[in-house]
Amino acid sequence: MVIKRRFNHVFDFSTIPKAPRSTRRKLLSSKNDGVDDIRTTAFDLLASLAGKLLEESESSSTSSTNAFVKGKGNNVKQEDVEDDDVKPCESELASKSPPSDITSETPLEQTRVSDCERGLGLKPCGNKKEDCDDITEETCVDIEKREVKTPPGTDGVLNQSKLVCRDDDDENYCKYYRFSDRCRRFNRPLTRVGHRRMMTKYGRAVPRDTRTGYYHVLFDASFVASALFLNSTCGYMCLDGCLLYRKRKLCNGYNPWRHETVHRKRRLSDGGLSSESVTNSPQKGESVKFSIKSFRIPELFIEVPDTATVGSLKRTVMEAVAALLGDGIRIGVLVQGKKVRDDSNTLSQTGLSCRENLSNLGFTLEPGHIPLCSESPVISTPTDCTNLSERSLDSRIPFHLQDADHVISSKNCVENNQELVPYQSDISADEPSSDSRALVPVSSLEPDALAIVPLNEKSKRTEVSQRRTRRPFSVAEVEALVAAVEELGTGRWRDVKLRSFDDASHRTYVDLKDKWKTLVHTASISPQQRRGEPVPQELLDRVLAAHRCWSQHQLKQNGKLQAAATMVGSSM
DNA sequence: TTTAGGG
DNA sequence: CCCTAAA
Repeated sequence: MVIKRRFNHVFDFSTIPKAPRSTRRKLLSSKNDGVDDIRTTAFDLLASLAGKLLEESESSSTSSTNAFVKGKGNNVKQEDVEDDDVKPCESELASKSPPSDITSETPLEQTRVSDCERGLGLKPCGNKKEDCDDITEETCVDIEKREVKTPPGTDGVLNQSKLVCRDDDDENYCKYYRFSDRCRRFNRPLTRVGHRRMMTKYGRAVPRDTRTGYYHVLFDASFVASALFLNSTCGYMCLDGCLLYRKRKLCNGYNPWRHETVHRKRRLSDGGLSSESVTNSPQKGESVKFSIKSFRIPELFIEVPDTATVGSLKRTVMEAVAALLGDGIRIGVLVQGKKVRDDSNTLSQTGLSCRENLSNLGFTLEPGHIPLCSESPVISTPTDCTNLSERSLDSRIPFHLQDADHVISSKNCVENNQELVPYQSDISADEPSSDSRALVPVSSLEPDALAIVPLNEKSKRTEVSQRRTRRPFSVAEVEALVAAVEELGTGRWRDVKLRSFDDASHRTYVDLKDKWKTLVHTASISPQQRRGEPVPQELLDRVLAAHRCWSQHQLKQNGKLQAAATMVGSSM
């Protein structure tokens, strides 16, 4: 499938694999009692989340104190401390470690397995890496049902829980799941629980990050978007919570368009938000008038830590949506189902005029940040265009237009009261499509005639380069960091991460290193100069002590090396 | 991929 | 927090 492959390359989708479509379907269609229960509860959860999202009040003050609840225990295994040379500075540092080889993990694992098998009848995956790499939802939905805990005083911290929402063919369901780390790739003895992440995604797949070996848990971003945008419109645009189905196979006489029609009609009758109408009123003169009442965002990949507050989730989704609509998306134009690739032609030359049936007109949503390969009247080859697109797409874009085959079709809006229909299907997916060059930037269209996606300044302003939201370290985190550094030293940030921040997916080892850097700085300045949440002096003292200790340690190491080198040099 | 260090 | 050279 050309588009998918293209984006696989561009966005490195290898880290977010999807199960084969066939296996996805199997899972989704497996309806036993357990699943039904889950769905029921899940929908409630989704609804409650939506309610939270809709709350105007935002108290984003929740700290991430819980981020390392599990990692707090010093259950590092002793063999991970490598040798005498890297022992902690016992002379200076009091030992604060409980027995070191406690693995609190075992009971959890058992719980997970049993839940998995009993509740869902699903097989857990093995521990081997190759198992993990091929995990599908079917074979490794190795999950632990878990209560949603919202600590009092917070605005819904999604702590250590995973929200799974799907917009299935038949119903919405979601559920907080907790995914086991059984498939983690780490083979170090001290690793326990992987990065806890919550992945919001539009769509149904539950991909797994092969890099970390962790599950990314999904919920329907369009739902969130719909919650956020529920009562707001942006020009003609509004978002709804329905799912666009796409990439239906055309083989076996399967007609994706028809299916889409039926499906969406049912959805609309279910009371889903929908477009009401799209006007299509050809009149005298040369103007082409139409409106697009609504469309759906094709796909959003948003990663937020599970310690994020609902408020921050809200902002994140908002920013991603704004960025998507502002800069991250471009519009393709279809006439009679064919992409129009020459931007220089007038609409009437293209066959669009008041006299023509505008049902021929359609639009596609395509990833933005693509050089305007069709800007030149010279027709470029499909390969050229594709390559250009690949080169220029920013892999850091936090959302992914996985499939650029979503179409805003005025035809369907008019005739079927639908605003979106699938355009491209798997039938052409395996070969580079000649249509791939038909990337038509909206800016090059007649601005007056086709101002279909009003962009507000906010959207434009939103940078696509998503700097991570600042997350000040809590005192508890500092405590954990200090303890880890005391034990492991200042040069083993990965181990520090694994030891004490394994659960805090938003804390990378670089973050920890940076925090240590600032801690050392903070400790060495006067209290009056310090800012932010005050760190207890006791901790700062430990920071300085550990810093001195390990610096000295490093000096000794270097001295030894020097001496050894000298010895070798002089003996030759 | 991890470390180290500047921005 | 970001970026990136270097390992």
